[in-house]
Amino acid sequence: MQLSQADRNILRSVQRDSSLSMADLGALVGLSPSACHRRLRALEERGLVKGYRAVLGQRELGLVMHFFIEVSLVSQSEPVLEAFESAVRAIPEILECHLMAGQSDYILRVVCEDAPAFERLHRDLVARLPGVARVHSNMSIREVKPLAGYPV
Amino acid sequence: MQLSQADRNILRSVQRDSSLSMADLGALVGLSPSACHRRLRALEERGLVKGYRAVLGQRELGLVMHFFIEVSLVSQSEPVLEAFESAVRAIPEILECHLMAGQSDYILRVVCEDAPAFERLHRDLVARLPGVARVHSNMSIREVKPLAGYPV
DNA sequence: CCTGAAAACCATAGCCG
DNA sequence: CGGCTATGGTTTTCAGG
Repeated sequence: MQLSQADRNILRSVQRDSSLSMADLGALVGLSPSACHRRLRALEERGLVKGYRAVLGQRELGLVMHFFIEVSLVSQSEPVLEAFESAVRAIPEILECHLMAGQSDYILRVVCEDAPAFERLHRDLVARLPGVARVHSNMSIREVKPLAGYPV
Repeated sequence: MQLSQADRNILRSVQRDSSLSMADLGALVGLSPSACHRRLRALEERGLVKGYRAVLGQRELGLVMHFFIEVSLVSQSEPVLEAFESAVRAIPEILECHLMAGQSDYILRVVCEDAPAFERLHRDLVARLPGVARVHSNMSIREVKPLAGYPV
């Protein structure tokens, strides 16, 4: 399960921009288009490339507010966790959810249009998720470094 | 700056999978390939589509640990913030950084291979970022809902 | 704004170093 | 494994409704 330097270069490139043609990708990493293509296919099959996605403009979508919400549950029993987690997965406004070590809290990431939208989101969706004991919202003032993929 | 239902459908599709051909995309949203293509181009020009990226496998890269690190600085003066932020942007292991409201803290997201790698990352990179007063690390035990784009 | 066809381009497979 | 070549499909453009 090792990665050659060529594979690393390919991963870095497609992680930054997957719209390059094999010819351009090859020029960047110093390989022919067909060599690139073969390696990229192999990387997909090994699971190192899971898919391809368009990155949308958050501001342009009008989703200018960004929150990290810490949630504690009333209990850590399996049914409570599962009910919470499936509810979270079903809500598109919740972009992301992690179960955290420590206080057995969750962190949710949500975006919304404006303060009223956040109030609705908070009151009608997050606070009403099953098993929620406490909610603490943290607002991002500014995205200092946007998520752009893993170091490879 | 309005989005038609067709545009929304296109955005949803390419956000989920940008490797679809225009023919497949057209079949999904009920348009001809050329109509899809023109709309998608327009969405790119309006900034609603910012780019295309490959999604890499975190586990397959060996980056199995995932942290959210809260950082407080010694001061909120402009030069201190700027020094911190440029240092953050230069470190690939720091995937993401937000300036947070409230205690004027930052949140960093980092990934690494194992506990020793995290110790190095914490001690040699994060704790030595310019202007850092306090650091508090929170480990994700499990990604309950992986980030998969905005609601549109 | 859409469709449909034509042109350019590109991914992909086979074959040879 | 990498490069080259051939081919089939896809993007991209354009005329016309």
